[in-house]
Amino acid sequence: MEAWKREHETRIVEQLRAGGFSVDWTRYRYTMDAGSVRATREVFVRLYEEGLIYRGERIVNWDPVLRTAISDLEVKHTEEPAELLYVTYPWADGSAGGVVVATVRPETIFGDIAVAVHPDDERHRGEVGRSVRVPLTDRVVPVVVDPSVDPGFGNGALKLTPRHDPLDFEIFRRQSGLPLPPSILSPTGHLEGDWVPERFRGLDREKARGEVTEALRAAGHLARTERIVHSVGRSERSDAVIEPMLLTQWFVRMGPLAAPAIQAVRDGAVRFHPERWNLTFFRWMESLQDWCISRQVVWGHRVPVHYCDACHRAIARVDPPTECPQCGGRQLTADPDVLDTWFTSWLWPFLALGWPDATADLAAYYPASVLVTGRDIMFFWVARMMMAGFHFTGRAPFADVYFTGMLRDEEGRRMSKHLGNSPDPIDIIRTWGADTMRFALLFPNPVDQDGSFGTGTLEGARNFLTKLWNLVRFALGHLPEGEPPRAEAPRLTDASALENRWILSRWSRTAHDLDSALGAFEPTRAAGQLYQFLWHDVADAYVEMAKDALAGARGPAAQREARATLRFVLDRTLTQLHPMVPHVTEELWHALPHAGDALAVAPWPSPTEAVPDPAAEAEMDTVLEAVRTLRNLRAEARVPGAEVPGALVRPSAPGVDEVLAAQEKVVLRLARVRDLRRLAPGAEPPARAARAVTSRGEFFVEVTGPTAGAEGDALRRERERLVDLLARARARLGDAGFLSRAPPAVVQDAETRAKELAERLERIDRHLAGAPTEGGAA
RNA sequence: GGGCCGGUCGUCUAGCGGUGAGGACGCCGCGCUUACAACGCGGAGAUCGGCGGUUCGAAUCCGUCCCGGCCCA
Repeated sequence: MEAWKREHETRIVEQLRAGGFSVDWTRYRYTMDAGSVRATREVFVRLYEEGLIYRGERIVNWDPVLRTAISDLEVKHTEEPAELLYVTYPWADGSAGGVVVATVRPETIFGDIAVAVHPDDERHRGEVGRSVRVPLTDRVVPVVVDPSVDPGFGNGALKLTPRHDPLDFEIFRRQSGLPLPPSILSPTGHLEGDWVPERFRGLDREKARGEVTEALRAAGHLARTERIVHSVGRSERSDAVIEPMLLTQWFVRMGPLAAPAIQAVRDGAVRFHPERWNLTFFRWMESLQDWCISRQVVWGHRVPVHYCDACHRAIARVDPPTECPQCGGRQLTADPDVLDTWFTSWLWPFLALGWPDATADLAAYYPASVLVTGRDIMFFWVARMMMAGFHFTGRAPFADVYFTGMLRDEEGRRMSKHLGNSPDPIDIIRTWGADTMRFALLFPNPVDQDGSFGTGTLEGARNFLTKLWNLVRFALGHLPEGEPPRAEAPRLTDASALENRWILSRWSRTAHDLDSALGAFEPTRAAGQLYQFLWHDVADAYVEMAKDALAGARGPAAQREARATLRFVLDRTLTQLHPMVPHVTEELWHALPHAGDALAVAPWPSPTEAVPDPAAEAEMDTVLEAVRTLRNLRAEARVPGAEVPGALVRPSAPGVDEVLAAQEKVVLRLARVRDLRRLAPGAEPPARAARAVTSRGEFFVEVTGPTAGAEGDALRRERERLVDLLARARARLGDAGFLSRAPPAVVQDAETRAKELAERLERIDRHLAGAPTEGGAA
């Protein structure tokens, strides 16, 4: 057992270290170390003395393979097929017929003490109080009534086997005068005991079921059989079908412990994220069964109880007693059971900090702030940690609980040991790197949703990190060493370059959205913000636009400003990305001009370090749209890659002309056009030109070589789209209800849009009239 | 049987009352344009599961049904 522990412990610790988790290793603890032993025993003894732990005879979930009791939570229910037998229990007085009882467990008839029916069941009214003989035995048992019998199941008659079924045991307790029979099943699930006919003794459950069925059939007791599907409980650990057994075990009374935990969630003292897990939590907490904590296994904390051989008193002590406090007897016998491992785990938030001693750690770090965990252990662990926290420290052990999604493989199957489809993180890290794995876990997995995880996901994350690496490589080539490190945001003016104003504005918004996503416990959205900003805003747009300035082509002042802007943006985003991909960001940050010891301890950037600049964003939209439109025209007209055609624009919205003039060089470079001449209103465009009409103006790219003549097609497609949109917009504006009920701003928008659509359509039509038709360019 | 979640381009998904549904992967075309082919540029691709309702207006709200998944009995 120790060897097993050492091996697995090493593996898990290795996984955490390799994954780059910033864990306080100096406070590493193990559930079986000396401190844990003491705290566990302390808790047991206190709860015992408070009457919250008791030993009692209950129907428990018995695992016949592991030969131990387990808790309700460790039983997994699945739908499984079974054969439902209709067994005739003949009248004891010898009269014809009998009571037909439906069962899927004929082998347990030897433990029967009665047949029960529902009190209102007309079919069985005359049978109550009479006696029947248990088939294959000489025993005579009564027909009794109980309201919990389901009249809809089988014929509405239930065989009562109180030692081997929880419902039967409940009914038994409500009846008076029925004897408690001996157990007919051994701890390994074999038939045993005097009540079992000799020929069935020693048979295992499954085998006995078949043989008893055959015997019933042979003796004429089997009325009929039916294939059904019913719920079967299996042990989570061994997969064995659970055998309910009446046994003496230790239990924790859950009611009093649950109350403060329920209240805390209700009051918001403990918040679950996503919040809807509250429902699941409440449902479970409010229907809690007492927790069976004793296990019949060799491994675990011993139940800290001894029994006096002389007076049989139970003695619960943290330190093992040497004599009986009641009679002074010195012959003591230890309780044979050990404790459920969760009985230590639920104490973890304070046990790990030195409890029950009032340590400095406990004062400093308890309660914790956020617990991040899988929702599959909400009951096993989260709920119980809260119960223990309130009971032993008077406080909740944490304020927020973030439930992650569960991982699925690429076929959508949940990862499990059973399927063997859970990869070892170490292997993934070896192949892909820790940061790639971390980002892959974060990025594509929507909050609170189960995420698929596989090669595709990892590739996406790796590509992003490669992009980041290349981006920084570019920056390194343009940022001289010895620059002032970790600069403040550059102070820009209206005269500053558009791309600088724009990217700082975008960064500010991104930083704001990032903080809001993190505050709302939505790490996926947070990762998405940074992904979008770095790849599309910084790399695709900003860097491309700022290249001239960075290279010094716009003069030293422009170069300084561009450098300061780039450095600021990279410094802050690397800081923000650091918790997600610690290794790569730390490395890149050290390569760049920087101040401070490490990114790991750098202050978290505030969105207010830069300010949103709506004017810059609007201007940038114009520039980016112009570039996109011209690129589109190039592709549409099949302009060869190496060619740089001439282009024209006829602006049709206010400000467009000015912005395009100011950004002309950038537009020419990004769109790969030679020039961007103005076309006066009313002037005819060149006949051979690919053309597009946007809300901001008409764009033309001159076609010189042979083309496929497709340049009119896109225009025609666009026309169709606009006609459709315009029709919808006009329909809306023709609707009296819309005009009178919709907010004025919305109506205003619709009008503006309809007008703009109509104008654009008109221009398109003019072009289509004069433009080359199919093949017209030839 | 009860509860919760989800059904949006081929796939994974964003959006969760204001109307041209966003992205990623894959696909098609063009590109070794001085950070990046693990890339760049462009493109095609979705009657937002079905039906009914509320509303001037629904992928978004309500009802109902169907289909998946999870949890609990």
